[in-house]
Amino acid sequence: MDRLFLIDGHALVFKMYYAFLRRPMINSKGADMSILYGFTKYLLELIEKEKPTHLAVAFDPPGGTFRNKMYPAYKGTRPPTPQLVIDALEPLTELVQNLNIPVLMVPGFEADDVLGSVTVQHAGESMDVFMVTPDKDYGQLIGPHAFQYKPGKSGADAEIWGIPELCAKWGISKPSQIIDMLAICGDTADNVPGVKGVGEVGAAKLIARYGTLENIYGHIGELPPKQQALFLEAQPHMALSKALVTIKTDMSLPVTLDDMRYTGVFRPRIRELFDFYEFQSLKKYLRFSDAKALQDDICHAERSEESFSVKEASAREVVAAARAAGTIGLITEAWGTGIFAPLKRLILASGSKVCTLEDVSTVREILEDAAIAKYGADLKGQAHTLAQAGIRLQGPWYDVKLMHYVLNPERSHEIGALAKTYLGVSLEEETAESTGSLFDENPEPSRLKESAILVPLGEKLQEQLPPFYDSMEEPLAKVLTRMERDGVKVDLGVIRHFADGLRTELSEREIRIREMAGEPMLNISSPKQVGDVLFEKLRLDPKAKKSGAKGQYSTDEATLLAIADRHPIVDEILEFRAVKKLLSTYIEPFPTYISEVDGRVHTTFNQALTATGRLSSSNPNLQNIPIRTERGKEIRKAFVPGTPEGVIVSADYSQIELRIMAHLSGDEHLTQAFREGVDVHAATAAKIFGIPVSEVSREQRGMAKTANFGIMYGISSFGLAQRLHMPRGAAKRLIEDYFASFPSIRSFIDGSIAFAKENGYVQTLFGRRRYLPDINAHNATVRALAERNAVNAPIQGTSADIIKLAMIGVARRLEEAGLKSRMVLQIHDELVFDALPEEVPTLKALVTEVMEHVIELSVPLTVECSSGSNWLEAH
DNA sequence: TACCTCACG
DNA sequence: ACGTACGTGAGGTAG
Repeated sequence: MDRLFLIDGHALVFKMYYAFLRRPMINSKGADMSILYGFTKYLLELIEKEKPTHLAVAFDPPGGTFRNKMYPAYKGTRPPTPQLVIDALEPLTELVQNLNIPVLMVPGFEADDVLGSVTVQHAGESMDVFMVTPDKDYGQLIGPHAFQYKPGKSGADAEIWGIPELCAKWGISKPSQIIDMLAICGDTADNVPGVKGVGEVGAAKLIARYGTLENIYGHIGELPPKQQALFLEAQPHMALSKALVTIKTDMSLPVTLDDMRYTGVFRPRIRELFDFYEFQSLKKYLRFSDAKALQDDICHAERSEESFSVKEASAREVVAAARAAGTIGLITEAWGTGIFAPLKRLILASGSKVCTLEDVSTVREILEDAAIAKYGADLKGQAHTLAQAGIRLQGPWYDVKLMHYVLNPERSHEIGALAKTYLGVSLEEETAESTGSLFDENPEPSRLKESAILVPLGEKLQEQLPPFYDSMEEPLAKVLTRMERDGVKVDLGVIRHFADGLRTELSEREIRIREMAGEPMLNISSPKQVGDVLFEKLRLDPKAKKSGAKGQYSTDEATLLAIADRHPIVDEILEFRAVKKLLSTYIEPFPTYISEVDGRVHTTFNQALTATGRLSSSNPNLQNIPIRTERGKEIRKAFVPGTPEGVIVSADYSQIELRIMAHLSGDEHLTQAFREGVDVHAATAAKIFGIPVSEVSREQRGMAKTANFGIMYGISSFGLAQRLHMPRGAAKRLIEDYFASFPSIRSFIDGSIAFAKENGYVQTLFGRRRYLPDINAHNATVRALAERNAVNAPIQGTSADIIKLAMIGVARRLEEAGLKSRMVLQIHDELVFDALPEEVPTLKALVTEVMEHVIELSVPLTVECSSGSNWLEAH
């Protein structure tokens, strides 16, 4: 149900005029800000309190209205409008417009008529309309979905009147009777005549009894003689009186519903206006808007009408222009894909000058010039391609995707979208002749235009870029380039040897499972078929329910484990799946990932993807190589050093996320446990179960460990209960005990959520933001997810920040020390090195030192570093 | 393409 | 009453 709030501007202005009459607000320039401030504050508070989905403010236009034509004396007796009110109207209109709220003013009509028409035409099944006004005239507009919202006097709550409240107040049966009532009692303020001597109460009583004005005249004989005379005297002008008090509802509307949609985003100018008027205390209302503007990628700048025209020029001209500017935009195209794909063509741009080259020898110098800033999209990828032409891409990297990722990780970083949002230009258009042809030798114009916008786009993004782009992401991009290029050696022999046994095991299990199921054609990889066999044919769980859109049984591991004791087929299926997973995900695809160039595997680290700031790895994903099961671990034996004598070194942070939570929350017990170097999960258990550490059992420690993780992920008693296989009530008590033992953790969680609700985002220790637009959602499930994100993102994100800084530090130190050992993988809290044996002691010391001291927290960071002849042994 | 399942931190 | 721990990538089936 949407909620449209319509504000009677004049009524609110007068309310503020009187409210501040005795104690006006004067600003430093001596101007009276009472009405502007009061009105704006009321509006912002109304929005916060009532959460309208749609909003508009109506004012009476200057000049007369149709009622004056009908009755020249209309409002004729009204005292002159106070000067303060007159002076407030224009700036007020500007303020409201810059809050992105439409101002409704239609020449010839009063605000009542506009609001009446909007109300009647939009109130309905999916829209409740609230008319914000104290004026009783509006009663006539109240309906099943139309309400009068009467602002409370001196801070009291507003009253919301619907049909029942209205009818109860006046003793009438329907809102339209308000018109008859008003016609009778008249309106001295508006100079509407009415029946002399009959007021609100009298009029209401008569209407309650006779229904309509006309019916009163029909039964005029029943009235007391005095009243009869008054009514007869008024009779000639009663039609006029009724017309004057009738609010129009059939005007053609000046705005659409969409125009009135409230987005929560204000125009950038509103900040200037608040500064100018000195509305310091109202600025807090702008924070969420600012966050939302960023998060929605809107309102970044006034739309410049720059054309970004492109002129093809010689390479010399482009280089000269780039040297003069100190910047250059570049796009590479490669023959094929992969890290060693040769360079096909290079497009360079400076200003409007653009050139395309196949022979890059003439531009090598500028690309390798550290004084020239490089602008592009995915410069890590461009650097790989340029490296094929023997060119190192040096100088500062302004990667528009990466910059935008830093500004807002969860929105699209597509260049076309960025161009549109930040520059107001469109990349597609013109040649819609879909030049996807393989034989097309010329880059289509959009590629040229794309190259020309890189520098202006990058410069635009720089304006709001936080410092950690330069100190963290930019240098990391260069480190990752090197890691991807170096790759990691995978021994195919080890993999093949392992594969043979698994394939035999897989087919044996398949045969056994099909026999047990009595289904010779059963596809065990099909969750649908497995579900049907287990729950329909074998009826292993009569309570099992089909779930999901297509009515499938769930057959995931947790579900199967729960019924494993009922039939041996269940364990067989689980084993089959485990083996199948190893083969099809970690074994069979691997040969295709081994480069023909150097025999190594080159993953891609995606630096502009995750919501929290982590890296991800793909093609292949080397961040999810098995380790938890004995059989899975075998795969790690295939990750070996590049030379036979070499060594794999692995260094991982111990409990980094929990340490970060200790730091961020300042919890004294957790902090103390880490400082003393004790087993934190055991210490946690001791605390929540109220026993000495020495008496903590294995089970209790396990529960505490699960609880610790649960806290960091945004715990729910349901989730914890499921993981600990205990009743929800027990899980709930465990959580209560946890919070009783660690009160600072609870305030940390509450504080993170409160921060998100107020600001619209959360951030890491280094200022990396994650926007949480759903944090105030009405849907509880959606909101709860955003709340868990508010807790988890700063923890996971800070951890990601720390290891990123460590990687930069390690890479620098490797370089300075002239070591030949290489950093090859990052797995969130672990770094893996392909090392020379003689360098191992130095390397371990260097890596441990950098990782542990890259930042000083209130708790120590500790690193476990070990080595072996393959990745498994290095643990 | 959408969904399920499962590998990792 | 409902859905439920954070963040990923990839392979399989089925529509």
